[in-house]
Amino acid sequence: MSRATLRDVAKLAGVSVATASKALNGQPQVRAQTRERVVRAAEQLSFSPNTLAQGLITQRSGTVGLLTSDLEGRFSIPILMGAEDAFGSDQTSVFLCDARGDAIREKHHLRALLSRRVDGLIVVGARPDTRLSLGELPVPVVYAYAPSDDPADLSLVTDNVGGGRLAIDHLIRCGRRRIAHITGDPGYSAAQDRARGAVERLAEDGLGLAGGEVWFGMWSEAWGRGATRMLLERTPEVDAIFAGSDEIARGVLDVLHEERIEVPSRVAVIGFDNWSVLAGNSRPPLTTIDLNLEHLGRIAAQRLSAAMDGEPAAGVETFPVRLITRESTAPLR
Amino acid sequence: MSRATLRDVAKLAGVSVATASKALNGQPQVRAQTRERVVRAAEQLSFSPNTLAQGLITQRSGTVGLLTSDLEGRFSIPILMGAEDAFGSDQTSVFLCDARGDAIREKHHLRALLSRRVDGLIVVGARPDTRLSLGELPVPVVYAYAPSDDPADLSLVTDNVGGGRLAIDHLIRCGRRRIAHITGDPGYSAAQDRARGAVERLAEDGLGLAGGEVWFGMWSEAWGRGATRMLLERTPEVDAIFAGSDEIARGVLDVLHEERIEVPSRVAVIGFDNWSVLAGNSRPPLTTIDLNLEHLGRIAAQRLSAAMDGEPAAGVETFPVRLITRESTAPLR
DNA sequence: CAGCGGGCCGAAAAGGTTTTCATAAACGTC
DNA sequence: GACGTTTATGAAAACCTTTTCGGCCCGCTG
Repeated sequence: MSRATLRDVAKLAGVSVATASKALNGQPQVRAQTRERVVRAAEQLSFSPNTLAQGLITQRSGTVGLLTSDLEGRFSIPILMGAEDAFGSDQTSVFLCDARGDAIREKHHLRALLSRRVDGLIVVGARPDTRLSLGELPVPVVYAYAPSDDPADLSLVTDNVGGGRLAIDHLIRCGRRRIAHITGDPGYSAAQDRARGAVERLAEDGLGLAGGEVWFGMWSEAWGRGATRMLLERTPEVDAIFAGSDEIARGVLDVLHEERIEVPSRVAVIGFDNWSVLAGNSRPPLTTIDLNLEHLGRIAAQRLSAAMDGEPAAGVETFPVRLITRESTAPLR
Repeated sequence: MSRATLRDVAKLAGVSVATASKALNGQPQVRAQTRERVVRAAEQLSFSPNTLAQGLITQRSGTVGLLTSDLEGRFSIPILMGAEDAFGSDQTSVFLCDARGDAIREKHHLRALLSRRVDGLIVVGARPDTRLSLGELPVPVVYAYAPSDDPADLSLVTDNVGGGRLAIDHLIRCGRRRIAHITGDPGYSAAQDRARGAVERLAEDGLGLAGGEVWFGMWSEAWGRGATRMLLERTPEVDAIFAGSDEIARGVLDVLHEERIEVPSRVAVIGFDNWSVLAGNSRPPLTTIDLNLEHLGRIAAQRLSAAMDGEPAAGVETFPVRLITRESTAPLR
């Protein structure tokens, strides 16, 4: 397979490159018969237009950069998939860059992307906390998951407060009244926000947290186990546990199981993240909150497209999360 | 931030574009003082060369395509990271395309990538089974994880047979003699290969599988649990279980725990994949086999670079896996 | 029949860079 | 002072495509 250029096509079809171009691009000022000849020539040579050259004259490369901080983390991927999906592959291709959480590497990638004349940039953070703005750039940028610290930028984030509310709301609807909250690192805004949503929703029903306070700790199964043991000792009458992540929820379930406490009949458990390998395979399968990240990625792509078409936006947009009901929660009978 | 061209830089420095180009690219035939002037002008305008234009004349776009079949799957990501890492970001950027296992979409992406004049292609499959070759293309291709069915292509795969051997070898060294193997879907070559390696290694010590045969099933915790229950009923004297994946291993551990069978003192358990969220958080943490996928990705990038520089390769290269020792295995005392 | 408008087509410029080749200047040698 | 050499610079072509604009031919109108 070689590399045919438009010149070759034109020559084979017996026309000029100008008409060949117009014929292939569906411009009207070319006779049907001529167009036909050109199209056939193009097929015969399996011609594919050089996007670099096109980009040079149209001043649009048809590419965007996706700058992520941690690829291995599970949050970037769905966003990335949503974004990749929303840009039709024939219209726009995405450059993937993983900065590995390193500011130097990020600068590096940024330079490279601008040199490649990307039409726009999506920046997705590793955790939902505010991150430094990239500053003024010659192309539009949208921040996803982790908002920028500059309100002049456009940031798209998930509603963690709402997620906390939603979890508690569900538990209350299940008739639970003694609800505890075990969650991760208090240094994460995600942990704080979810906890705040939970407390607020409890207060609306005149309730407080079982166990007296939020159990902050780490984002791990081990912490889920440890906290649950302590909780059971201190507050054995607990009838529901809201875990700040599915990992923690797995630890919670594990200890409940070990203690022969039935889930959901005696204690209901709800997780967070809908990380399917954890939530779907647990015993029983875990009710949890889904962050809708793929949707977030799609919206990011749309907003970016709009900005590239001259309709910029700014501020922080918050997107709702949703409840995934499985078997670890059920109404008290 | 605007967009300075080389012309602007040249004008500001009071030279021609030709010398400006040479100055910035470190060509020798330019006076030090002149170079200095040009460099300063470039900085002042924060000039960044248009890679599209460069690619047009050098006939190298400095980009490669990464065509994956399932992004959400956990196997593509490490490979992708390794590859992205091996191409220095300033040299080569990678276009990410997820075909979602759909042949049509793959064709689509392929056309787009070729149109973008990528210098090469890495194709990473969703599962280690042989996949269809893309056929003859104008750029070099390397297949990673899933080998191509065409021996004229270059494929890079992990050594599943060796992985099976390694797992059993470790268990034997721990003094275990009654070893069972519970694994996933027999339709996966990965399952077959790992089982084969296991059986071979056992035979070398004159052993057979405890439980009489390989327990094929599904790649899920639930199957791990179910199979373990059946196994314990049939062969209660088992002293080690080799699970075909970490998910399965989690199910195995779960049932052993439930049955109050101590791990590793009475039964040792080894997993496969080193999926850290599962293997690292289990009780006890899981000894397992790591596929070294990031390394595979790096090698893929290297082989591709070599091919782009005119040193093509063909055939299937198999890469060793490695044992990750945690606490679910230990010598019998 | 002159003039005119419309339909098709091609020549040429543009986009930003690299590279080749010619030119100019400076220098050293006899 | 003439000539060959080296060194530094610039003009122009090339990469591939799109788009503008001018030209040609045709048929139609007056």
